[in-house]
Amino acid sequence: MAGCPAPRRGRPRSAAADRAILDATRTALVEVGWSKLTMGEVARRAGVAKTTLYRRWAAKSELVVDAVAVLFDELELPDGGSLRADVEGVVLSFAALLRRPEAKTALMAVIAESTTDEALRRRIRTALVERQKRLVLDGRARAQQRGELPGDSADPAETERVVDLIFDVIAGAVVHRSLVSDCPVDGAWAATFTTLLLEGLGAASAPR
Amino acid sequence: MAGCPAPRRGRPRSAAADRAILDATRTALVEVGWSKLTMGEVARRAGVAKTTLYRRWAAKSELVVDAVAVLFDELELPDGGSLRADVEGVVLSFAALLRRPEAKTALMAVIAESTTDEALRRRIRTALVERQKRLVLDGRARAQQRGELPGDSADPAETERVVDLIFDVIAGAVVHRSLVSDCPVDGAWAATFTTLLLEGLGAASAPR
DNA sequence: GAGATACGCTACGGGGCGTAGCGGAATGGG
DNA sequence: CCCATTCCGCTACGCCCCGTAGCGTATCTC
Repeated sequence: MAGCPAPRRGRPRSAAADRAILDATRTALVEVGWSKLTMGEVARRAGVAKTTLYRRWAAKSELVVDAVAVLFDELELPDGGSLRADVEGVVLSFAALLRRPEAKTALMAVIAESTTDEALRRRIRTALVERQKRLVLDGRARAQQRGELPGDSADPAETERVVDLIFDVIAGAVVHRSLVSDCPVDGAWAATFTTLLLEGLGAASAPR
Repeated sequence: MAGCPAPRRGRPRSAAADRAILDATRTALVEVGWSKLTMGEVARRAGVAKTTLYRRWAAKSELVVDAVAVLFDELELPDGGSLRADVEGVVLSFAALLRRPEAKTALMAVIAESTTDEALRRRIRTALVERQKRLVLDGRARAQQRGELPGDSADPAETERVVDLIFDVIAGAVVHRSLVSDCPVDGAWAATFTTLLLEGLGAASAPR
């Protein structure tokens, strides 16, 4: 990912092979799942030699992280005009992403693998977590401009804690609902969840 | 799990072997992680034949679900005297469970596998999700008795939606914070999270 | 050109998978 | 008591995947 801009001597690596491998990884992941995904099969589908894969990625999990990171970059946060609309929007678009088989399979698999792999944990943080916090920061800044949220605290660490909390609550709830509880994230759920997030449990528990 | 109480004819299965296998699965999971966990290694550690494993579990993922389900049953919800204390309590005890290597590795791995395995998805729902909703139901009932939350809606489906939402938000946020963001769930985080859950984003964003 | 690096291909030892077949052990029914 | 039934541990097997090494070739920089 962090490409070395200094062109080393010798034949450069094929960018076409990179794309073919990552594409093949995603499609293979959909068809056979994580545990039956093999490096040899990815190479066959991509039309490259197995050794070409191992020159770039040492393990299946690292390959899969890169293959799905680009999917998460497609997430956008169009201005919905209100904090409520922005939250519902990001919930629904994140849920749509998690409906793609390659995204959900890959995300959970690499997280599982990362629990016993420190290097993979770092790779996930930089390639996925830190990159997507931009969504929270954007929505928060807009809400502050509209006067829907108080301005930044004098303590920047305090601000970061709140941003991290919001990110974990939104992403965690959507993932848990979609993949663990195995229930649909639809407009009704997004609306109730947003009420809970903005106004608290009492409001969300009210009959109407 | 759903043992057939009618004793079939012939030699019964060894309960000791069952326990030895599940214990060996957990300890092996801690040491080698999910992807390198092999049926043969589990059998060797448990002191049973590999064929004995395959008579009980057709796949590694099903074995692991049963091996960790018992860990989740240990979760308790002692009465903290207030809704806030109860929420903080369940957050911290769930986080403590997820600090156990075998619990977090197993949970994420079986969820990943379940995205391409319908039968496993059902097994997770019955063995983990539905069983642990008791914690939300208990805390909610207590809060209603104390007058901290409105009583049940006339519509039972509405009540179920709210309970499911709370469960996904709490469990999802703790899992995401612990395993994806890879940050500690300590008392301070639990307190801020609980404020967000009970009073909404405005209160949690306030400088003090 | 010369050196360096990437490529595709082939081959290999190692190891896990899941199954089959064996003799023996533990149970319940006639 | 004897027999059918089922489980057990053990061994062996074919299959597939792993990750690496070696080769000749292609493509870049100096």
